Amino acid sequence: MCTMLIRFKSLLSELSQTHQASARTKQLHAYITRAHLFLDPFFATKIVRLYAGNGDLQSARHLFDKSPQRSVFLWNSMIRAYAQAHKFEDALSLYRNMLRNGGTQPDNFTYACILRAFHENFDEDGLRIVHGEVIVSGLEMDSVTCSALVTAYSKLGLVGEAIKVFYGMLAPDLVLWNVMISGYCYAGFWNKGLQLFREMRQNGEQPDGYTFIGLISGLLDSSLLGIGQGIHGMCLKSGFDCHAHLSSALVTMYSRFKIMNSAYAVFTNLYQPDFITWSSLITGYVQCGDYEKALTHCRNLNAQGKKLDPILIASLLVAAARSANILAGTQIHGYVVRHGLQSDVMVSSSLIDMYSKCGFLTLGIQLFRSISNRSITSYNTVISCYGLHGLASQAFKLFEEILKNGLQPDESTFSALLCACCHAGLVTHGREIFKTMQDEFSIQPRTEHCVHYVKILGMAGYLDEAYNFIWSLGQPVVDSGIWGALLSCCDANGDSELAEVVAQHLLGNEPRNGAYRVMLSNVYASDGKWEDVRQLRDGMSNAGVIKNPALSMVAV
DNA sequence: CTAGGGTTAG
Repeated sequence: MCTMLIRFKSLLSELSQTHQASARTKQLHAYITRAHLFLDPFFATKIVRLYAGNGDLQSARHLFDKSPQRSVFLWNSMIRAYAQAHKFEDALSLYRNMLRNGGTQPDNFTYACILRAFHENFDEDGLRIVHGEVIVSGLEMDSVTCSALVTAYSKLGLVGEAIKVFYGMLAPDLVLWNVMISGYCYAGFWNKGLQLFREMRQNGEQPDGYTFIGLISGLLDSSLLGIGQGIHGMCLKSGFDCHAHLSSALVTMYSRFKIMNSAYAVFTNLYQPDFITWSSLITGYVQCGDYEKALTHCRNLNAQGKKLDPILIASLLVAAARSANILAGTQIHGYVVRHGLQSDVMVSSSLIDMYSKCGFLTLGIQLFRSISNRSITSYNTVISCYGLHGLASQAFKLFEEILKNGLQPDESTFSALLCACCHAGLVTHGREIFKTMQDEFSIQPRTEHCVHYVKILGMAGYLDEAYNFIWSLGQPVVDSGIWGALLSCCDANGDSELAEVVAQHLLGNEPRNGAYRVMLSNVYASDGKWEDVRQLRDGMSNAGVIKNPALSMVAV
């Protein structure tokens, strides 16, 4: 037995250095079968993990099913394999089998794995049920289980539940502090995250890379630049200046704030930036509209022999689409074909979008028809392309195709459809689809849906209906984008009375938004109220409010 | 057990 173990271990270490992982896994499997080692759950677990690592779930499951003895490690490995491949139903049914079998009790790692599967599958009800099972099993005070619970609740937007779990623990460990801080920041409560960070340090706990990343990725608004810089300073003080993950988070933060000099400074500080840090920097340039720099850095990366991945390609295609640079777009398409990445949903959707935005809608549609694995995202992309080109009837045909193929429309599908109605001026269709979305698909309207809906009604002259609709939302503070949509409708319809009412709501919330003031002044002007125009414009220049000029461009 | 880049908007 001992020699077998040594032989097995040497084969295993060989395997980790080889490129033909899947062939070698089969050899190793054959070896343990010949030596009857598969009867031992230790060896079976190793092979299951190897198969899972190669993406060969069928072989993994086959071995799992044939194993006469199943340790908790073997169960966990198989459940994790399914969960990581996003086969949530298989993971869950295996977990249920485990409970039903009764032979092996789930441990804290089983729960951690299954809880993650629930939040990745957006299954709130399932999560609550498993939370109950955790309590019954007596693992609710286990730190691994608790961290998983806190993460799962926060990722689903249930911070309140996460806090309850967190404060249920008497002595949180570093991971638990980290996940609760990230949980707050992820939910938008960066302030509470910082407060907890202070509390953590008062408890004598030293922050690590995870802690800072959690804090940084919650800083979304550029008014938080000072706080971001402060945290950046703490990172440097704590000696994290060469931390790859942390640097990527910092590059992204500065890119969000549109301060590319600082982003680049963080980047150049790294001795050898890894692929994702490169990707963060390039994406940062794309989002700041500096497409030239984005492409130049991409060539630098390529010159190092690094292959571009779907996420980076999608980002570059956004650059090509926004600058209407069909040449760059087709070059990227060429790269995609050469590297066999056409079947990636993210890549194909951004290609379709790029062709459409560059004015070649038909090429985009052709591409859509040629791909074999059309997901709901592919459909959403094409619907939105049709909508932006004013072809609402085609958009609705695709919606029917979604239903016919048994796909589940999501929030973006309805957003794209409403947008199509808006561009084509289809009031009746718009009212219908807005209702269908809620009644038949139980999707609650989000801000973007309401913005489109207000525009559909308002642009067609139904200003009162749009106004009443906003009131019917019943929220104490309606998102300013929704009032903004109504204001632009007042502008288009020349209704200065309603415009004033709307402006009261808007300027109360966002007094420094120049675009809203300009819209209001346009309404006054079209009504001949030049005195009001003068007051408004003077007020703007006195307060230093600036309206950024709009910009269009086309590559020639 | 926790972490970095993100396609579909106007």
